[in-house]
Amino acid sequence: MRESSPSGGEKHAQFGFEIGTRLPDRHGRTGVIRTPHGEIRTPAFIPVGTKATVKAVLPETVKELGAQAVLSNAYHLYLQPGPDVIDEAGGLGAFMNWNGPTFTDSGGFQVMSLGVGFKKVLAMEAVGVRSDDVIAAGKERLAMVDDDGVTFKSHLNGSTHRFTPEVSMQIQHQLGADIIFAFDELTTLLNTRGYQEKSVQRTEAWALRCLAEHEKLTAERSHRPYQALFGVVQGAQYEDLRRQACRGLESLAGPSGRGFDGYGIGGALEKHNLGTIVGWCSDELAEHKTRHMLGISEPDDLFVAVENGADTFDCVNPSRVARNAAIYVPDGRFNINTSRFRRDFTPIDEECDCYTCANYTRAYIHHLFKAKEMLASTLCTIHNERFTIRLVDQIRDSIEGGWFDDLKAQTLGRFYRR
RNA sequence: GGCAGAUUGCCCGAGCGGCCAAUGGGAGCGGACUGUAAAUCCGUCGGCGUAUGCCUACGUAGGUUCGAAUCCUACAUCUGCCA
Repeated sequence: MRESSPSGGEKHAQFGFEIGTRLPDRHGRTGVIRTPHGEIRTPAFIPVGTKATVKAVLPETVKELGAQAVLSNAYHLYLQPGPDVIDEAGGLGAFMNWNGPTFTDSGGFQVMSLGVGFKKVLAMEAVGVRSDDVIAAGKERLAMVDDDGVTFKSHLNGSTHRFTPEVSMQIQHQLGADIIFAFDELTTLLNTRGYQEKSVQRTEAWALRCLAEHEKLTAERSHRPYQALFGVVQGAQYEDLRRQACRGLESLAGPSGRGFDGYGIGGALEKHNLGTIVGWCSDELAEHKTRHMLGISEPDDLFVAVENGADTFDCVNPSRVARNAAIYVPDGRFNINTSRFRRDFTPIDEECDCYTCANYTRAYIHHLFKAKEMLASTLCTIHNERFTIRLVDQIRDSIEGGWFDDLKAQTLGRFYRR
């Protein structure tokens, strides 16, 4: 994995995307993303390692799970340990002992979750989660957005910081992930149409600044492997805004004329809109550029996103939920900490090929949760991540093999049957 | 043997005349979690086919009072200190 040090102008050769098999009559496709640290066969699920670790599991384990890349977070690593430390370590991958491809998110999500946690709560209510519960948690507003950037307080110690598109690029260049995201503003379902319009414009303006800063940094740091920059599509649930956001990003070429290397699709959306929204984006975005759908992992969402043109996904859900005893199996989801598993000496999932299912019983894992043993988190994270990665791998195979629709009907019919 | 203090729901532990079926924790039981402020959060938590209702409950048995987990007496058990 040793890279040569090509001059700035040739560096993009280190990144590319090739389309493989297409899904008939739809945007879905298989492909290969080439990065300086290896290839990613798509569709692919990318586990999240926010703070340079996929919580509870070793990097070697993440590899064994079939993960082709991991995604970390610029906001968290900026606060701790600081991008300079990671730069000095030789970049994110070297720092965390992950020798495959890496992504970093820009910190845009945190602008929303720290800044308008309250509105997020209301948005959750719109989706059926009771707001009282979360409001009671008493989240404070820690971030304020303006046209130039965002000022926020560290959730760790309250110190004040400021992110602008340029700062986010600088941090992400120091972190050194293979794929980095433009700094965007993520709205919620509760924002007004007017605010969404303004936000899309703001995100586009920021995207242009990201592109310029990125190209500057790429030239300055020519000794480093090439980092691909993905623009992020916002626009919430509105078709015109989504399409406009896509066209806007497509039109941005930056000083070199190269434009973005790929795209992220993010923002506020409801489950039932997901496929439609990804479809709009795929209509508008250049076909030969890869599309990453941010923050999904539920089986139905994965099928719908792939079928509508998304190539990669990341999500905290499989690991977060695993730490709280929720388990994914082909027949649905369940909490293994409930008493009915106390004497269940079968594996979590007979059909799963993961280390946990090969070696442990439900009763044992149930016991680990009851005893608050950290091995519980490890074993369940292994299983849930493997479940999700394997599902997306199967989706990829099914596109290549021409049986995507069968797999979808069969998998979802079984998972959501009740 | 004497003196002092304790005894509360599965456990720990508040309450010290009415607003007490009894604050808090924990355990138990159930649920949630989608670009991670998350090994977190929420609900429930004596019984009664669910009620502005009844029953059983604050060591045991009596008593005072309109009214007691809260006051008095005896007993039981435990803990200190003195012999």
